[in-house]
Amino acid sequence: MPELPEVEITRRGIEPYLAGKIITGVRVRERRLRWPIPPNLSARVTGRRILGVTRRGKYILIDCSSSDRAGWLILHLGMSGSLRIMAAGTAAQPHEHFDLLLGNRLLRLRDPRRFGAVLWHTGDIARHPLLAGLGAEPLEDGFSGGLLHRALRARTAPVKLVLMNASIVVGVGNIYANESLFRAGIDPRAPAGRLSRTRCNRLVAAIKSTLKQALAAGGSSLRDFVHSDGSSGYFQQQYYVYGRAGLPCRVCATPIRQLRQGQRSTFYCPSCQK
DNA sequence: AAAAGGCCCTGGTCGC
DNA sequence: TGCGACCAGGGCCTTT
Repeated sequence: MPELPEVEITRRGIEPYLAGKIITGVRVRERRLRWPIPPNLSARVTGRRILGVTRRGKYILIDCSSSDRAGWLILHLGMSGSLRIMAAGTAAQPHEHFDLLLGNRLLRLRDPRRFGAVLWHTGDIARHPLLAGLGAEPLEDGFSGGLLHRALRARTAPVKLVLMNASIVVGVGNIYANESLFRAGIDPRAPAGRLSRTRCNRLVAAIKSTLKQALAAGGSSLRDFVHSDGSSGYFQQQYYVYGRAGLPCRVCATPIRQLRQGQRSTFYCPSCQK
């Protein structure tokens, strides 16, 4: 489950190999991802020069705009996706569904569970239906306690579920939602709209610090997360609560509890989180 | 509008 | 050792 830090690490890893390069073709081995890879993708992208690689939420955006028309390749890693740079002609392994050919190199998508996506968009990328409704970028200054407080107002759902709603803030998946709530000392079951401004400030700070720490560690929420160059830079992070049901809280030694919220596992310390 | 549940998919783990 | 059941999860979509 690549979360935002992993996606950003991936973006940084591939960008130097993509920016300025000409796309020489694509290779599709399995079209059935979250949505089918567009059948006409090759004709759309071949010959275009890549201007840069950006990110919005967990979507990786490859800018293929030409002077006369904007064009973007949209990639999403889903839960099990990873991208790697390889030499042209490298034999494909199972689950390696898509290649973006770049002359003597290629960008290869591996995604065993096929929850990822490869899409093409012409025109203003911000208007794309998948991106237009996205909420704040958690690491940007615009994501503040005040903004979160306003967004949570009138929400009766548990704060953890609302936190994972991408129309409010992007990139906070299950692991970092759990960890951030622990760091902020907030009970994941608390009704979102009841959080005080002070607690929202604390929660925003916790989200930012949790994500930044993961980013600094090289991005690492998944066992099989692979860096874009293939090195296994995976560095298992020390989680406070995620996956630690029954184990003693690292702060107060109270056993960590687990429950289900919206079909997802929640972990929290009943003593530290109120 | 918000909330709740379904669905897509495969690999890993567990009990028998 | 083999096999089925179950879980993990991002996020869009449909239903309430």
